[in-house]
Amino acid sequence: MRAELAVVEELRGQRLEPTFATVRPDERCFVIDTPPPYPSGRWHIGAVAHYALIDVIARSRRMLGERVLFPFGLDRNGINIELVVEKKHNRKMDTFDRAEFLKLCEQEIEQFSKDLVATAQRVGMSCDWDHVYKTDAPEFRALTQRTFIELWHKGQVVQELRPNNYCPDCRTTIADAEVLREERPGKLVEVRWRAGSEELLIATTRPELIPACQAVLVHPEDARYQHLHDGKQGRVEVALPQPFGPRSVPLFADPSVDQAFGTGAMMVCSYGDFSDVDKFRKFGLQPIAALGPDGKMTEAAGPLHGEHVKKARDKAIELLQAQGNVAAVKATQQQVPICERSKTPIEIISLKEWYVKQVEAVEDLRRVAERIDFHPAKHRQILLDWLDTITIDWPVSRRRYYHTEIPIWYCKACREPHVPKPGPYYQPWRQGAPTEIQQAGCRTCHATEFEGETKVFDTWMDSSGSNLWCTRYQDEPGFFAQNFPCSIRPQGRDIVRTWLHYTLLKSWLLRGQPGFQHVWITGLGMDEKGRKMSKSLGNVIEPGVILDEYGADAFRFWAASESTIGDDFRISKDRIAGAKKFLSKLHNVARFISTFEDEPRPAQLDPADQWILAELNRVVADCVEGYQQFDFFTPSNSLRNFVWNTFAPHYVEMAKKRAYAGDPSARYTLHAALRSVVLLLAPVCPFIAHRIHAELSGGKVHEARFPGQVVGIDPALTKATPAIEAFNSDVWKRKKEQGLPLNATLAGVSIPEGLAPYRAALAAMHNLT
RNA sequence: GGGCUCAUGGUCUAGCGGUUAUGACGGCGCUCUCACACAGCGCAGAUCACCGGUUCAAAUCCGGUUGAGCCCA
Repeated sequence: MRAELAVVEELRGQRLEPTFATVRPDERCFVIDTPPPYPSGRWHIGAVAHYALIDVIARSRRMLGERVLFPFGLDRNGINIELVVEKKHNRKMDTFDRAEFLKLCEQEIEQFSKDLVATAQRVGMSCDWDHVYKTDAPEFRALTQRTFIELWHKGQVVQELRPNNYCPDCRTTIADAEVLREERPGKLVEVRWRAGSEELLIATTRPELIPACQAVLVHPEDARYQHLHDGKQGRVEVALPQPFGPRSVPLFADPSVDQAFGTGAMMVCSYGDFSDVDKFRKFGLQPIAALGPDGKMTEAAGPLHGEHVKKARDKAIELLQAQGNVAAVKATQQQVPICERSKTPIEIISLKEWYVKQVEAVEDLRRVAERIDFHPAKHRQILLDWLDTITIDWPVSRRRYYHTEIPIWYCKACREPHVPKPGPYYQPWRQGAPTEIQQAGCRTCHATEFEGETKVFDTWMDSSGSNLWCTRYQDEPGFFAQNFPCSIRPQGRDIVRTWLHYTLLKSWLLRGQPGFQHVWITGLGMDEKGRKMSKSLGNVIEPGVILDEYGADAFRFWAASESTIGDDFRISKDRIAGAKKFLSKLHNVARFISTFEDEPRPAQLDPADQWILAELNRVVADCVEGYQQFDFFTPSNSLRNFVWNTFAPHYVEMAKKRAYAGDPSARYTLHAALRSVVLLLAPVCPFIAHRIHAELSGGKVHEARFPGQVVGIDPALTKATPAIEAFNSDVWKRKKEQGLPLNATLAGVSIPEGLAPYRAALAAMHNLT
């Protein structure tokens, strides 16, 4: 471990070419769109494993001869850090001065960022550490704003008053992708309404929304209500229960009603859920805003006015009960949509928000998905499934602070929005309109007074520009032209519907191209019981402890060899320890071989040497093929098998005596095999590979290429391997049974005919007489 | 309710029509053999989730069942 830390230190200053500083504008590179992690407290060990594997991509690509541009970024915008600051000061965001709040967020996230970068370096990431980008930096935010401005001019941005997922706690609209569902207890209230002269019972979990009711629905075939409608239209109106009347709403028969739910009659309010939204659209109803953005009931809610939605629910029941209009209250479990961050139940509220069009692009995006190489291919399906479910455009505006500002100024006279020229970073909430807007005046009313937008972007609007940033869309058009689509997007399976989707959407809308050539999707790092590891579940293993105890190489080897790409993996100390044992083995093999001088290849190789070189050639082929496919499971397991099960126990023993005696064939072969193994292992275990390679040949392993096959070796020689291994096991077993040490002589053993070429080596190895 | 994925010794994993079913971790036993006890050898431990089908032959292909995970409604 101490040895590894020395190598970590030694390599700390090393920068692998090219970097953002040295890359030529016209140069074709392998550009990795490294996921910019969000620094928030401790880094998830599953994520650390994931980033270690991304580094294996970078290192293996270099050794395959490519120029690799390997950036690192930090995603620092967003609600998370705002919540940290709110909690620390025990004050809500909107009680702060906006500029002061931004400063507090920046200070807070800075410390998190340092810890995160330290971990990334400790685990061996060979990124361009001199040019770490931050999504909250002016340059990056300017890029986000540029993409918005360009989408604006392409007509891909719309502002609409639409019902939306809204989190009353975060005080902002959120996207579908940010909504989770949870089972929570609730109350199902049966309320007495009047349909003409008779009573109509309606069951609801949202009695506080009765003031926003605009229709009542029943199923057209429901026997209980046949007489109330003609199959479509109601014959009567339905009167709201007191104290929410006097007001009547129309009755409709609609096949979407679940007859088994409650009494089979349902009220349609603005808005209990998205099926309400559909009904309002379908029947052309006028929404009533009974619930305000502050989470409190509006004037339209009558007697509930001013109450918080949760209290209003209880009060509504009380008021209805007082009027004798509650038939029953039943406890129930319901699926509640909640905000991913605050866990507050979301509401559906109509607000004016900015949208990036995505519904129209779905078909194109489906074709884009087909043009990209997915690794593993089966995970393309996750994206296609997501595209199937898209029904609304992407709401990109948020009512928060620590985010990229939406670059818009509104005409004070007529509210016409104006966007500035792309390029600079704009903060409209504290800057006057840029001169080009001021001078031109409002395009519709020619007024010259403007007011800045106060809303900000959804953070996915920032991170979905990472592939543009990495290919230098913002500052180097030549490089961008050479390198877009970006070579590879490595990312977790859990954010296909967000990060991958939004990036592909923006790339398509802006450039009409797929955003990537390859998309490489890993599974999730689970805890030992197979549960998802997450900050909120509290089952997080500390990466620092694992790295201190087992080292980065062992951790990386474990990550590479644990499971095939795309499958979930469980974090297990025992198996990380197992990886470490393998590296110890390799270290000892290397130590042993280094006691012999390397030799040039002799004209004639001993049969035993030819045999192991044939095995080595097979390993070389498997590993290089694996690396080409972004598959690290195959190389790591192939190397472990070769070294641990064939090379060390069988070949090294067969070659030992000759090596001691100075035989150039044995010495050449031992060195050649070790050299190849170390090179092939270098992307996975950079530190031990660097050390052994430097000791053996003085070179820098990470500037080297993968080894080729040893020429002039008959691949058919590997057919002897099972027989050799079986023979050796047999002799060892015999000695054991006879109580002999392994170096004792043994008489009367016949070597099988098939192993004739190896007779001398085997006899010497076992001291057969 | 729908979609996707998965199901192999105590745990993890390989296998992708014919194997004594791979290897790792853990367990047990033996050995400090001149690179390595962070080692080596050996042993025990799996009716390859269940039920059908295809086939001379299935862990492997097909259908269904059950269970798990993820995503969506």
